[in-house]
This record gives sequence, structure tokens and C-alpha cells, in this order.
Amino acid sequence: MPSPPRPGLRERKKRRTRDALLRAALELFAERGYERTTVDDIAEAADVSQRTFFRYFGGKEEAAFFVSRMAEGHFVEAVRRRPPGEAPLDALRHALGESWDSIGDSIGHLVPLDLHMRFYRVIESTPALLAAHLRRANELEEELARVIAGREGLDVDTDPRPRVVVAVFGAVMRVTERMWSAGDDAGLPALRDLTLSYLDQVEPALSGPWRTDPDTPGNGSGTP
Amino acid sequence: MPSPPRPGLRERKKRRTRDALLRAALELFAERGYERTTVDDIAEAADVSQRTFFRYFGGKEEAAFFVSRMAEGHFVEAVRRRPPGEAPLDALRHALGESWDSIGDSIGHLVPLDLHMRFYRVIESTPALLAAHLRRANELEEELARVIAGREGLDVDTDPRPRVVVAVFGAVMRVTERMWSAGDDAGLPALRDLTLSYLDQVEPALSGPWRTDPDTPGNGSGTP
DNA sequence: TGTACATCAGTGAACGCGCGTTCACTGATGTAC
DNA sequence: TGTACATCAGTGAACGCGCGTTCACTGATGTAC
Repeated sequence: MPSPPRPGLRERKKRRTRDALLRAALELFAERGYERTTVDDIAEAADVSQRTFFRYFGGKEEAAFFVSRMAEGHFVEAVRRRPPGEAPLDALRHALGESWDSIGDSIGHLVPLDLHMRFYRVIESTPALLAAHLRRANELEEELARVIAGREGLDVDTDPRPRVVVAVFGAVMRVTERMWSAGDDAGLPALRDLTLSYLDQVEPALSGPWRTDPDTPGNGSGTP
Repeated sequence: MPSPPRPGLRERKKRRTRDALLRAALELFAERGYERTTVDDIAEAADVSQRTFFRYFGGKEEAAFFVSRMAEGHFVEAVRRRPPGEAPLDALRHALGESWDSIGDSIGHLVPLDLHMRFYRVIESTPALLAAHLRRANELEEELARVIAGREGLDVDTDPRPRVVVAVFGAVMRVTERMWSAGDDAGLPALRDLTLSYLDQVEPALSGPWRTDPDTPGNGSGTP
């Protein structure tokens, strides 16, 4: 695909202002926490007026999740591109593995990647942020459920299975986030490996029994 | 077990004040919505000062989820009482079916049951409330994961399976809530039947294929 | 049964805070000719 | 290449709102004797 024409000076300045705000926000959130960072602080750190902040973002929460929002859009597109024959959970899993690296790149274009990862860990320890995150995850799941239902030719309001399978997928993602954010390796590859490994364990974990083989500890990643 | 001694006049008055506040809150939430009800409105409707409201509840959200909090406590206790031999998902499912009615009774002692059910549907349509609800559900899942891990003799921070199985259970619950709140039958029994029926479909929905038998539409409840 | 005192639920008014909005305005960028 | 005008990002100051807190206080309930 041809690269889009270079935007004008005005557009480039807008993007720079927005990115400065984003970066200032994430830095402050990571340093002193989300709750103790006001919109005024962010604007001041980015050297614009508070009024300008609200021209770019609907509020503090929108700024906080701007990067995630973009990443999720890429993921949904990857799911849409999966071949129709695939079972739903496989389609989700493969879309994730396939889009992971390019999503990481896109994030890096917006803000420093490690800053985003640091913020991701702040979410888990901030109730208001975790609440917003879960609500957003819920919305994403609704969108994915419709994609899956479309693939299978089902009506999402009649048949619960698309929502159930997507919710299970989302549940595993959130468990992964929690285990990852409590662990030592805060890198993106660690999160990726953990996610894919946990996804493989969903079905066995549901059917049980869990103690068939003492040599198989069952967790997929670094343990003491 | 012997019933506790009747509390004194002071205690009884306190409980009446608290219940009046709870009921006023739920009524206002159901009528004009959560966002458009202020703490002052609730206090006024219960005929006490705003100051008094804050003696009973940490904030609007705490009042909103007071009833749910109690119900969840009963459920966790029911899970703890399940026989140790049971597979995790079965334990959760049976605890739910078993405690459902007594939980309904307990709710009825606090506030009119249909008022609680009406509020439950308000949650789905109020972003701030849905966010708080999901965050609370997440906390409950953490508690349940520890109970399950205890039954199986596992460490919740090392083995992801307790969290995964509980998260899957929670995911099905939330899908149920969503389908229920969009449906016509707002009663408690309808929610119960839907929940238990969806829980039975988790494993088949994960393994697929979904279109084995055209005579089996796959949804567990009333469809046109 | 009555009195004296302690406890504590409830009061009313005022306040600080951060969010998000509104106003009239300035000056840089983009466009037409 | 230069001029005139239109567009629009950014400004600064002030505001309304609801949440949750603080203050010094009143009066009902509980308890000791």
C-alpha cells in the first residue's frame, strides 16, 4: 500500500502537541501515580494550557488509554483477517501471536515502549484505573463477540457462545496481566509468552483433574 | 444455631437509618439513573443530612453495591463448604445453585427484591457503574481463586489455573448478566436458570465445532 | 424507680478539590489570486 | 513571489458541579448507682 502524503505543518504540530501530552501523562502516571496527577499537571508538563489538553482528550482517562485503544484496534483487525475455517478460540489466539510485534512497533511510534509497559503495571495497582480498564476490556469483548458471531453466521443476541468464548479469552488475558504485573520481568516479550502459554492451558484447566502428573507443574513461565 | 440477642434501641435505629438510605439510593438510581442522583438527593430522600450518609457509607458507590457485597459473601461461604473432592468448576457451579435461594431471601431482608433486580439492570447501562461492578467482580474472583487454590493445595501466585478457572466462571456470569439485562424477564429465577444453563455450555463452546447439529440451536433460554 | 453521667447518632454550615466547560481573544498556518 | 483573507490551534481566566471532609454542636440512648 502507498504511504499517505506527508501531512502539512499544522497537522504535524498537532501530532507533536498530542504526543507531548500523551508522554507527559504516562510519565507522571508512572512516577507519582494516576490519582495524584491532575489534568493541570499534565498540561503544565507538556507546556500547554489545560484548555488545550481538553481539545485533544475527553478527559484524563481517555489520555491514559489512548495507546491501548490504538493497539486494540490493530488486534481487532488481525482477528477479522483470520481465515473463516478456524475455530473461534484459535482465530483469537493466532491473531494475537501474529499482530503482537507490529502492535509493539505502533506503540513505539507514539510513546517510548517501556513507558507504556510501566503504565500497564500502574493499572493493576490503581482501583479507578483498573475499573476503567476492565470496562474497556468489556467493550472490546463485545466487539470481538460480534466479529466471531459474524464468522460463524450466528446472532450474538440469541446464541451466547460467541460472547462466552470471547469472554473466556479475555479472562485469560486479564489473568495473564495480573500474573505478569506481579512478576519480575516487565518486558513485552514476557507478557507475550505468558499470554500464549496460558491460552494453551484453558481447556485442560477446565476439565481437570489437575493433579494427573506431578512432573507437570502446569504454569508456563519463570517460577522459582 | 441460636439467634443472636435482640439488639438495643440504638442499634435498631441505626439499622433503620441505614436501610432507609439504601432503599432511597436504589429507588433514585432506578428512577432517574445513577449519575443524575447526588449523595445529597439520597440523604434528602431518606430524610437525613448528607453528613449522616457519609457515616454509613464511604461514598455513593459503596451504597450502590452494599447489597451485592453481602450476597457475594454468602456465595463465597457456600464455595468454602463444598466437598473437597469436587472439580473446581463443579464446586463453583454447585455452590451457586445451592445458595441462590437463601441469598435471595437475605437481599429481601435489606431491600425489596425487585428493587435490587431493577438496579442490577441499571448497572449495564451506566458506564461508571459497570466499571465499578467489573472491578468488584475482579476482586471477588481473586478471593475465589484463593479458595480454589486452597482446595487443590496450589499456590495462586505460581500456578495460573485457579485464577483461570475462576475467571472463566466469572466471564460466564457476566455474559449471563448481559444477556439477562437485555431480555424481557427481569426476575431472579430467569437469571438463575440462564446462569446455570450457560455454565453447562462453557466446555462445548470452547472446543467447537459449533455447527454439528442444526437441530440444536445452542442457546439455553427463551428465544423467539 | 430515679438521678447523674457517658456515649454516640445525627446536625448544619462551610470548605477544598479536581474535573470539565465556557468566554472572548491572539496569532500561526493554509489558501486563493 | 507577494498580498489578503480564512481557518483553526492555542490562550487565560473564570465558572459550576458533586464529592467527600471538617468543625463545633445537640439531643437521644445506654449505664452505673
